Formats: sequence, structure tokens, C-alpha cells
Amino acid sequence: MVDSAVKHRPAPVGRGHHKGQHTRSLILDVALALAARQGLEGLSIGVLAEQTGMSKSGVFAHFGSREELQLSVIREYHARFEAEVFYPAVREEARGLPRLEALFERWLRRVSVEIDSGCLYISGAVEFDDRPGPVRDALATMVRTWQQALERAIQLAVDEGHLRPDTDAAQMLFELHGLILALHHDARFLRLPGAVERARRGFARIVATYRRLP
Amino acid sequence: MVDSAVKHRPAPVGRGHHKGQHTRSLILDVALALAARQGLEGLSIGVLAEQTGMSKSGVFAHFGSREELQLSVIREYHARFEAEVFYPAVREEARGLPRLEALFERWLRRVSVEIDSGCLYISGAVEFDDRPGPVRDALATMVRTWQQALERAIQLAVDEGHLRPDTDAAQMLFELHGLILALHHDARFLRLPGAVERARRGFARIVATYRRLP
DNA sequence: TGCAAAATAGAACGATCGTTCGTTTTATTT
DNA sequence: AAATAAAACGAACGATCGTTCTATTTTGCA
Repeated sequence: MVDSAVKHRPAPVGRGHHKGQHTRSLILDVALALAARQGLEGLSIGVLAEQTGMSKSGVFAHFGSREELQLSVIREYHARFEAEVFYPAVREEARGLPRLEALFERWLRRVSVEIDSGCLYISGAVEFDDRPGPVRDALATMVRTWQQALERAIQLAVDEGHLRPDTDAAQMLFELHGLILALHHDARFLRLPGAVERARRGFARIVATYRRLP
Repeated sequence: MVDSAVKHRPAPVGRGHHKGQHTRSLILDVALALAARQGLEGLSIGVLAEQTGMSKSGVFAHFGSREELQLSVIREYHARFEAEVFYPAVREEARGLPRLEALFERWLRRVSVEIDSGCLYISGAVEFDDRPGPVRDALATMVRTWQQALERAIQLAVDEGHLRPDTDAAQMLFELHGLILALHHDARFLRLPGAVERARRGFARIVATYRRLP
């Protein structure tokens, strides 16, 4: 055993028979809902303690710092996003346009559901666009991961011959992302009806533009 | 004189020879820069006092409450936005596609400049999408005002015969707005290069789609 | 069952926040 | 120049925040 500093962290063992892991994930559930609504900056340990029926220090001990709590929330959010949007679409649909359509539709549905709660990627991007640090880095990394996954899906659709060979994947990604952002803005902030359908129509129009002509 | 409560507000006279109006607008300048960077919620009277070289209570007295300060910032931002984007485009360009292009180009340039400071409309939308109150109302009203101005410009382009008669102005507005939001996201948060050019190309593609065929 | 460790509670701290109040300085008017 | 009103200050309050420390309860294992 070379590691001398093995003790001063609870050693987050994956398969802990310890109860701590359980309450930790309970706290994380509440934290996720809270962060979606109030933003990562609005995530308060006091409120979290209140909503979980614990003491402030009890909640605090599970993360060691507010920043680590924020990072944990981001990681959990990312895991759920992948499990709900990315993996099913890749698993169920063949590469090319079908998979791309499935990815976008699942993305859109998720944001639709989040109209009542908020999207952490979108609110986090605004909150931390001028605030350097680990939280910003984690957020940016995960957003980029998702963007690159989408960009690869677009490129596959090109390679499969479903989209025009001269398609600029990054450009198409940019435009698709814009639809999601506009949806989130109009539906959640302005509370305008019909935004979901607008995003779908925008997607159809973009695909029609980039589609290989017969 | 029927009004008995005529005294307990300084009566914000438009043409005041009083010095207060001057310092007030000085404070507002700093507040605008601060709010653009840190968001309306990050607007702190203490920091504002520090940056203006005044006392906290001195700054406070000019607005009476933090909320009124936020509202003043929003109003000022809106006035500048109109003066910089809307009025020049309407003044200089004829109705139809030329005016629409000018509106978007000016909008885009403003957001490009704001990549280093932040756009209050965009950050405010995220900060107050779940926080009812006067600030949210003021923000939403002004965003809607700008959107409706753009929508009218689109409709004029249809009426002039520059765009297809079956153009859905609200749909086109939605897509244009998405480009701006994607630009702000990619350039300010992710710091990706070339986002401005992507927004321009997206605009060209959208216009090409809706343009009347010869 | 007993014991060590992990988990939680509770109180307190320093910092920051918006806000209030009484005073003092500065500006405007008579 | 004197009188009056506006503007700015400085100190303090109460609330909330993240964090620390110590004590207590609960849990898991021998």
C-alpha cells in the first residue's frame, strides 16, 4: 500500500454496503430537481437539507463542498441524459438519417418534458459562461461530448448517402442546436404554445435542405 | 393640491437640474456592464458601490430597492437595443427583404460584440424563466416586443413579394431566433471559433428556403 | 452482544447580502 | 449669504450562505 492519503476521503466505493451511498443518491435526486428549477447557482445546501429532512451539515458531509455537490449533480444529469437520449437512439436505429432523426426527436422530447423543470445544460451554459472553474469545465466537456456525438451521427448520415456529400456537419449541428435553444426559450421563458411543433418543423426543413436530391 | 403623498419620492422629473440624475445614469452604466457579465441576479449593490466609488446606501438611494435597480437596468438595455438594432435598420432600409436582412445583421453584430460581456435578454430569460415577478414580466415584455417587430418585418417581406406567400412568419422568426441563441451559446459558453459565420450561413439558408422562387 | 466506524445532528463562525436610519456634506433657491 | 432641499455617507441590523467543529446516533461486522 503506497497510498498514504487513503483515509481522508470516505473512498466512494462503488459497491458499498454502507447506507451512505443510498442517502447520497436520495439527496442527489432532490438536488437534480432543485438545480433544474433554480439553476446550479441556486442550489443551496440549506434548502436541500430542508427538502430532504436532514441537517445542513448532514447533507454537506456527503459532498465535502458545494462545488463538489454541483459537480455531482452535473455528472448525474449527464448520465441520465445519455441513458434517455443517446443510447436508446443508437441502439434502436440504424446509422444514417433514421438514427439522426431518433436522436433529435428524443432530445426534443426531453426538453419538452423539461419545460416545467428546466434544462441543466442550457441554464448552466448561461450561468457559467463567464465563471471559470471546475464546474464550468465539467459542463462544457459534457455539452461538447453530446455535440460531438450528434455531429458523428450527421456525418454517418452523409456517409450512408442519406445527406448530401457536401454537407457541413458542424454547420448542420449548429442549426439543430438552435432549434432546441429556441424551443427552450419560447416554451419555458415566454410560455408560448406550439414551440415544440415549431422545432419539429424546423428540423424537417433543415433535413430537407441537406438531404441528397434524388 | 389634492395629493398628500407628493413628497416621499423625489419625483423623477425628466428635466431635472438636479445632479442626482447624472450620477444615477453613471451608476446605471456600471450596472449594465455588471449585469451583462454576472446576470441580473449577480447584480450586487455592494459591488456596484465599490466600482462607482460610492457608498452602498448612496447607490441604493437612487433606486429604492434592488428590484427597481434591476428594472432600470432592463429598461436601459432595451432602449439601447432599440437604438442600435431596430431603429437604424428601419430608417435605412426599405421594407421587405433588405430591411429584414439589416435587422438580422445588426442583431447578429450586437450579439457578437456581447460575446465578451453577455446578452441581458438571453441570460435574463434563463435566470427568470421560473421566477415570477415584475422583473420577469418586464423582461418578457421587451423580448416579445422585439420578436413582434421582427415578425412584422418578415410579414412585410412576404407582402412585398420577396418571400413566398405561404411563409409562416412566426415559424421563420423561431428559426432565426435559434441561430442567435446558438451563436451566443457556442461563442460565449463553449468559446468555439466561427460561430458568427455559422449564424450568417444559417440565415442565408433560411432565407433561401423561404424566398419566392423566380 | 459489543465495538469501531460511518452517518447525522446541532451550534457556531465569518462573510455577504439588501435594507434602514440618522447624520453630514453638497447643491440649489430665496 | 442664509435657508432649504437633495444627495451621499457610515454604521448597524437581520437574514442567508457555505463551512467547521464537536457531540450524538445509527449502522455494519466480529
